[in-house]
Amino acid sequence: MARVNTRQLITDAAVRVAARHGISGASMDEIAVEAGVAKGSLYYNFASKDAIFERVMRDGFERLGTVLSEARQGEAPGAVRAVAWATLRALRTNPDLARIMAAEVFRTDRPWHEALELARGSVVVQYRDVLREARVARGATAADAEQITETAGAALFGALAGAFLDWLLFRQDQPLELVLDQVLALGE
Amino acid sequence: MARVNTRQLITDAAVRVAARHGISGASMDEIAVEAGVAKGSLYYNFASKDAIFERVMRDGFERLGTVLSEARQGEAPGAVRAVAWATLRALRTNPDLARIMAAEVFRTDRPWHEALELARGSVVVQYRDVLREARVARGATAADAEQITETAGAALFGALAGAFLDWLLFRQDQPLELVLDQVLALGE
Amino acid sequence: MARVNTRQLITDAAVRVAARHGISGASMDEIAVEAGVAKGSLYYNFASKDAIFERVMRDGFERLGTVLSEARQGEAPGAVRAVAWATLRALRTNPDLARIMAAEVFRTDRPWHEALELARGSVVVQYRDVLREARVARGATAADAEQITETAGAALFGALAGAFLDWLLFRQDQPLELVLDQVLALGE
Amino acid sequence: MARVNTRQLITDAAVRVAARHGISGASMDEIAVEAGVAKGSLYYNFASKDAIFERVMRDGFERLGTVLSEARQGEAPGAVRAVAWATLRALRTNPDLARIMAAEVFRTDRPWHEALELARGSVVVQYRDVLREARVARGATAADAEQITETAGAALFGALAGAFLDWLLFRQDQPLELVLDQVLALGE
DNA sequence: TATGAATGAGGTTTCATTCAT
DNA sequence: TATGAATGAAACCTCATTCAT
Repeated sequence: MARVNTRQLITDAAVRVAARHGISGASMDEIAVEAGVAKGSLYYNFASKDAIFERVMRDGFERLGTVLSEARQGEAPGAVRAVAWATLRALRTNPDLARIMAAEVFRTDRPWHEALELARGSVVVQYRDVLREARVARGATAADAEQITETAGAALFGALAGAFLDWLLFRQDQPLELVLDQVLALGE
Repeated sequence: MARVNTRQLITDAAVRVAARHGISGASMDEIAVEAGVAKGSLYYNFASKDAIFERVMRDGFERLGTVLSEARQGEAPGAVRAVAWATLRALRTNPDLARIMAAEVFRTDRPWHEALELARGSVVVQYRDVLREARVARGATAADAEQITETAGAALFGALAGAFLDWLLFRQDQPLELVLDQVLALGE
Repeated sequence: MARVNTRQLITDAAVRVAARHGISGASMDEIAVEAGVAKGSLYYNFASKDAIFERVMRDGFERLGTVLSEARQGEAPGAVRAVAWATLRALRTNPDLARIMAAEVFRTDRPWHEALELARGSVVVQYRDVLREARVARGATAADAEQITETAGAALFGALAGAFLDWLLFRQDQPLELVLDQVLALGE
Repeated sequence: MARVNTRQLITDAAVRVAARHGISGASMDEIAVEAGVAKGSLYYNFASKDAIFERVMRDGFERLGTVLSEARQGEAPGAVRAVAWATLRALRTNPDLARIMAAEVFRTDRPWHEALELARGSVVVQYRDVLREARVARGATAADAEQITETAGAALFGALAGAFLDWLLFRQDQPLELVLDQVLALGE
């Protein structure tokens, strides 16, 4: 159990350090100091630096996937606004992690690339599905709704991430609800 | 004369290498080989690795800004579709650069951060303005249009970048026009 | 424990290498080989090459200061000969270090310049004081003795260093006592 | 003739740059800028960086030798004070060069080492001779005077250099004559 | 007589990883 | 379960030198 705590300590520290310097710029030394453990403990708990960040990234996308599922279950189908809002709140819960995910999501050179793609894909699919449901809810046929592809899901995710980071870096004095309005303003 | 050519050779090579390994992972050795010059020539023409990528990033955003201006000048105000299409074509012209820009645009730890922010800001403003114009074109008052802020511009840019990279990595067999349709499908 | 030993191993090696090539010409590679440790160990134990030589130079002057204090305590005031002899013996104990100190003592461009100046100053003051005491011992008033300034101390140190290095490079076959006589021959 | 001027321009610049950074730290780039010529011109006028500094050092010691000869010719034999004063004035004429000479005089790793040793030797011999003459002038026999060796000459040179640099770095507000007094105060 | 772009060997430094304790 | 000294490959960068003009 102490071990579980140490692992969490390490991944949390890794996220904070990577938010400051990027993943490549995050040194194991600085992560160890930030976590308050010795450098050797990093290797006792993880096989490598890559293993730490694979865990970080996978956890991040899986958590986002869970958030989206829960948001959709609590609403009628096609509740784009609810899903978007759930996304923004999730990103705000851990802004450091949000920044890392935004910078890494389209990189193909990382060792965890393949594992990450699955998690990312299941998130994008959820955005696609909610967009399809919304089209159906507006009276479209199922065939028509299927014109919506994962590319649209990626676009919605990009819009949310772009708007959130804009808010995080430049407009934190404003309520997050305004960000939601601005993203949905694209849908007019 | 030769110097101008060499500098271009170097920045072009730097973009290709960074697309493969990220900016941190792009070594000066590999950039030199890719550019076909000696490593010393990199330092004769640029003060540092950072200086190379500052130039790369700044050129990228300035180029995008120019593309957007030109697209807007050739159309009636509020031509979101035209601006979006111009963006996608510009990204396709240099997909390697597009990937780097997407990964770097929200990083604040880079030495070129401040310079980049100006260039990024002027791009985002153009998206915001075209969204405002579109709202006016649909009959809204000027006051109503000004509800649209730069956050919406950032969202549009994020949507375009997200959709483009999704296409670049997974769906290059499809025509780019479909990406445009999917992004605009958010606006329904 | 091991660390203390390693640090000493490194500074000792650095002195030997710098005696051969000068401080600027002493490469970290050669120091590592000379010390019998890996190059990385140099940086585990010292922040930089400069930090190594700051330690070397500071230790050197502090050691000399201690030697002078002890020599003066064992003699009547104004024992110039005893102090000069203690200096020459100390220089002979580590001739490599003596050469480095002679070459570096008046450089102001080194990062350790300021720290070194303090150590050098306290040595020069001791030479000045023993010269003053000697003048008093010959019957001069205290006011008269205070005509002697640190410049005279610097001159005595320069005379000893110049004579010692002349001996070291060209006349090691002769006993060191002759060097003492030659320096004191200035005082006639 | 233009060439002669350029060579002088270069060696003068080299002295200034080396006074700031040491000889090893003096880059050909900085020397060229300081001299106001292109880097290529350095190599048109000198074979190498070493050739520049060999010229600088040799000129310096030869100039000092000339100054000493002239000072001795203008005085009665054994005029230690006159010779010491001539030395101090010569050092003050070009303090940058004086600093370089002090730092380099006992280095054996420079390519110009052997050439320099001759010039240095002839200077030291003059100090030795004037010390011998002084002893004779005080009534000693020739045999007794020959007890004075070149080591004493090196000591006198070291005393003058040490005192001068102490003045140069810390006490330039005082007249140089005081430095002369302090050095001669050793001879009491 | 002079230039400056280009070079590449070699320098200092970083850092993920190992391992004895 | 945890530590931290030690490692060495590989990174960034410097700089004396060359050469076409």
